[in-house]
Amino acid sequence: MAVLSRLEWSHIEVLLAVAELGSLSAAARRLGVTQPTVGRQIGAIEECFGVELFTRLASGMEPTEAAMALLEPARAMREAANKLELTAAGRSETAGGTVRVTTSVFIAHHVMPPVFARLRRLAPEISLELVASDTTENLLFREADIAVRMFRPRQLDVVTRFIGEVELGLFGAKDYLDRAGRPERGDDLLRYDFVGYDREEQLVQGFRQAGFNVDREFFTTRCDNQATYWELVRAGCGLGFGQASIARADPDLEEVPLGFELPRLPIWLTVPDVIRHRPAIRRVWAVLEADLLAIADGSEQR
Amino acid sequence: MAVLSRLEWSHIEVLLAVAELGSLSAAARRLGVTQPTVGRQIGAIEECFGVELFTRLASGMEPTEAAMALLEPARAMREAANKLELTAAGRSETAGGTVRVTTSVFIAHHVMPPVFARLRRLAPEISLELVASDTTENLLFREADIAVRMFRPRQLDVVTRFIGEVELGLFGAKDYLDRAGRPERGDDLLRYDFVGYDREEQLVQGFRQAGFNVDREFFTTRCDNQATYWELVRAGCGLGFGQASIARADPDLEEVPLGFELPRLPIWLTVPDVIRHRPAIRRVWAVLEADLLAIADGSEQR
DNA sequence: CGCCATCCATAAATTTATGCATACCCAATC
DNA sequence: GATTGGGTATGCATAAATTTATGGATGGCG
Repeated sequence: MAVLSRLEWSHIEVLLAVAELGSLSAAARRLGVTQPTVGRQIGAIEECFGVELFTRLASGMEPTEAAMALLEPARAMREAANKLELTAAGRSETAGGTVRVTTSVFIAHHVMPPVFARLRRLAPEISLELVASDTTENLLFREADIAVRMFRPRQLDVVTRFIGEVELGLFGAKDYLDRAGRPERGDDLLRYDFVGYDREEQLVQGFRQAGFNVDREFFTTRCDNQATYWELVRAGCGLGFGQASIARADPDLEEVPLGFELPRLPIWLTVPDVIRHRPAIRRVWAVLEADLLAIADGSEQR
Repeated sequence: MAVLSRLEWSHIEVLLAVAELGSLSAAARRLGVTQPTVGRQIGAIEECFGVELFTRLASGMEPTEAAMALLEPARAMREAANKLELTAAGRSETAGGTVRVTTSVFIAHHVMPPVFARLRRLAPEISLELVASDTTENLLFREADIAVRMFRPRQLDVVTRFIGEVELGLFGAKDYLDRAGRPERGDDLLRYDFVGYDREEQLVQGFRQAGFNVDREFFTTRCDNQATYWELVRAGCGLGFGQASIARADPDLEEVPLGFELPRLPIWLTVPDVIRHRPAIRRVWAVLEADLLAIADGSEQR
């Protein structure tokens, strides 16, 4: 027996995401679920209303007129939901202490520095420690309190929260590209200079997985400080990898089309079950959550 | 592993219901789910926010200060959701035809007449037929298009929608009670005159189940028209049963405490799967839904 | 003071929804 | 015209939620 259930409020959030992003897959990424799930939920809404809300195109989902009419109240709902969430967050008590955050080396370099800067400003009473490590066991051994991971931890006794995904890209200074020339189709990217990391192996491994046999020395300029790394790229020392959303907004930089696909980085926050209620932990968690949400793709919602 | 998931919008609806009705059970009745479900969802919200939202009393759930602070944005969400639902409903095409609605005899007498009146006014292009019958198979044999039932149908190939519950009560005119005297504790209610139905047996059976051995003649005044029935009660012909929410608002009437509990009437809308997309059906369904929602308990939401 | 109704919390059983893998479609590109 | 990359739809095993069925606790009422 089919049940034509009352429209669930959660479904409206899904409707919004699909309408705004134009595809089930993109909406699924924003919401941290899979594409079939989003598809089925959209189907349920159309079923419930008896109206076609999207026309299925090869390029994605195009909202019909009916769907457009629903957008305004849906956005009003989101606004109210945000307000509610903020109100709730404001009710949690605050207190000092030290919070240790662990992330992969890559995330520590590429994502965390500006986040930590804002965290210092927003919660000066809390001391921070950043543990850059690719070991995943830190939380269990209590070497850190909160982990930012690029996968969903499967351990017991931890609490996780999906944040979103960060899109990476390859960028170079306009200056440099003027000198070295823009890449032609089929061109060999290896002829360019690359800015790399000194101690970190991830970039090297990434290149090797893509079929380019390079070693650490391949990167003609190396630096372990992310802020400096980025300045080296902007100064024209060579091509470098960074967050696409940030780099694209930089007028001095130009995106370089890659021959292969860079993985998107999903972000998961994790905290051990037993300590997550401590006020300082809650506070850091809340700020991390907000900042990372703003960084992750699909954050145009606010 | 525990997942501290993003707050789901549906949960806010639950929060609202519990805060407004003051108990898990009442909220569950309004939402058409069971009490443990509501309890767990409230738990999940508190978990997510890290704040106690309700103090558990024996008499129910009392909202804490934190919960009160969330009420205003939550109501804003509900308002937006209502607007969205109305917008969506307005998008369905309209067309004439005849729609047959079947209900139990009891519902046909007690609930439907004013609903049908409004339905006539709102959709004059649709002819209506009311089939009062306690047989549950009408839909299968296609004797009717839409059924209003006091239970959730379990057949295949039909679509159902929970509406809410109607509370019944025993009432008498102030006039009449002045004459006959108010009942004392332990008093025998049978000494009063009762207004009953002529052809309907449900009231008789109800009395028998409550331990009073009465027959049809016990009802000193009888009438098969619900509107007239009610006027007879208001005129002081005796005590009569009716919708509590309506009767309590009537200054001429007084509620008479009963020695036993009257069952609440849950309301389910049902339509066969294959015809529910026909415009006239959709239209009648939408009006029935709106009207019955307004009648059912817990409708103070609008 | 015991009875009874109402309420919440908890434990098994079942329904429901989700994720994964895969097939398929279309457009752009070489 | 094959290939690649992005999208959507579907079948099935699994995980998650709900229902159902209990028990315990409290307050009203005779």
